[in-house]
Amino acid sequence: MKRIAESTVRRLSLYLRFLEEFEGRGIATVSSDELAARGGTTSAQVRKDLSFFGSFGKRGLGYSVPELASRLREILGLGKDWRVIIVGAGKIGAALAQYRGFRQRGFHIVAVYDTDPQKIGKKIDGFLVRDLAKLEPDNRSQPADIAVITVPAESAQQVADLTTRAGLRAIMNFAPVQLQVPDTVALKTVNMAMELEGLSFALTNME
Amino acid sequence: MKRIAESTVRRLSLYLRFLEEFEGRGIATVSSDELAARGGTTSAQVRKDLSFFGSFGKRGLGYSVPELASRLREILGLGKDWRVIIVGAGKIGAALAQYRGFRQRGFHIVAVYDTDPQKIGKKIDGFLVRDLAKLEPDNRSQPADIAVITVPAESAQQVADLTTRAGLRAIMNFAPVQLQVPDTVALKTVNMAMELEGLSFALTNME
DNA sequence: TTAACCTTGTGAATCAATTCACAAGACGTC
DNA sequence: GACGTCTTGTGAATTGATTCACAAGGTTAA
Repeated sequence: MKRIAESTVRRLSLYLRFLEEFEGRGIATVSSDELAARGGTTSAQVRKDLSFFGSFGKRGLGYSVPELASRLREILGLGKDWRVIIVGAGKIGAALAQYRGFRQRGFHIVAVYDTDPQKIGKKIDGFLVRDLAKLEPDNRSQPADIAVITVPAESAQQVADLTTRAGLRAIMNFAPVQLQVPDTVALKTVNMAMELEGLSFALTNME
Repeated sequence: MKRIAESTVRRLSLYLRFLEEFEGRGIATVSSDELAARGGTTSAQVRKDLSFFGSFGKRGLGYSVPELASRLREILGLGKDWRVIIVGAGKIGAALAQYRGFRQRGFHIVAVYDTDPQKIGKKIDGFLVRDLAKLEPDNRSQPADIAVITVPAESAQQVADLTTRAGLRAIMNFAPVQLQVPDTVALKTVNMAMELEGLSFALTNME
C-alpha cells in the first residue's frame, strides 16, 4: 500500500468522530461537503483522503453514515482490543488511567508501572501499581501492545528502551524529550512545552 | 513578515531545548549539523528554519549556543510572563496545575475555574478553584493571556466562547472536539483519542 | 599572507500535500 | 425513459515544504 501521510490519518480520525455523532442523531447519509465543513477542511480533501482506501460513497447521494463509520474503524484498526500499559504513576499517569476515552475506543489499560517503592503495591484508580522491573517477564506472559510513558524526561529514553525490549510495538510519550526508537515501533509524542511555545509564538507574532 | 509554517515553529522549540542542554553542559558553539542530528532532521532544514528570522551563525564556525538560545527565546516570545488560567478542575486540570514545565518557561497559572459547586472554593495543588461565572469580571481586572481547557467535550465550545469573550487571546484545548474560534485567537488542541488512533493505524498497517 | 578547511545562508530543484475541475454515475420527477 | 440535479472519484494544476548544491565568508596554522 502507498504510504499514507500522518495528516491524512488525523483527518480520518476526525471524520470518524463526526460520523459517530451523526450516527447518534440517526442521520443516514452525509456528503463530503458536510463532513468537510464540520472538520474545517474542503470536500475535495475529504474525498481524496478516503480515496486512498477505496470508494465508499454513492454519486449524487453521498456516504452512508454507518457504513463509512465502520469502514473508518476498520482502516484505523479500531476493531481490535489494544492492550495498553501506563509507565509512571504520577499525576499525569493517574489522570490517564481514569480517562474514559481509552476504553471507549477499545484501548484497555492492563497494568500501571512505576519504580518508586512508595507507589509500588498501592492502588491508583483501581489499578495496582507494579514494579517496573517486572515489566519484561509480565509482558512475556501477557503481552501488551502500547506503552504510555509518563515518567520524567530524564528516564523516558530508558523506559522506551525497556518497553521496546519487552516487545511492545507502540509508544505514546508524554515526556518532553525526543525519543529514539527502532522503526518497528510506532511513536507519538505529546509535548506540552512545545504546544505552549507554539501559542507563545502565535501571541507574539499576531498583529 | 512571511507566514511561518507550524512545523517550523515546532522545530525551533525543539532546537531551543537542545541548546539549553548544551548551555548547561558549557558547550560554546554548535553547528547546524549537530543540531540536526539531535533533532532527527537535516542541517539544511535547521539553517532554512533559522533563515526566516535572520542570520545568527558564523560561517566556518557555527552558532554561539547562548546567543542562538537567546534569539530563539525572543522569536518564540518566551521573554514575557504569560498569564494562564485553567478551566476544568478535574484530573487533567489538576495534573496540569502542578506541572513544573509551565512555570519553567514563563507560563504562570493565575487561576483555576470550574462550574461544579462541589469544587468551587476548594483548593487543588494550592490553587483556589473559582466559579467560572466570575471569569469575565475577573479577567477585566486581571487580564490573562492563555486559557487551558480541560472540561468535558460537551461544554468545551461554550467555555471557548466565554474565554474569547472575556478577552483571552489563546486556547490550549484538551477536550476531544474541534473548537471554533475567531482567527484573532490562537488555538492548539491536544487530542488523545486522535493520537491513540494514529498508533492503532500504525500498528495495523505495519508489516 | 597565503592556503587548506569549515560551515553558513540561500536560490534552484525536488518532493509532498492540497485544491481544482470535470467526467461519470445515481436519484427523482414528469 | 429522458431531463435536471446532485455528488463522487480522480487526473492535472497548484501551492507548500524539504532537500540539494554551492558561492561567500570566516577560522586556523605555517
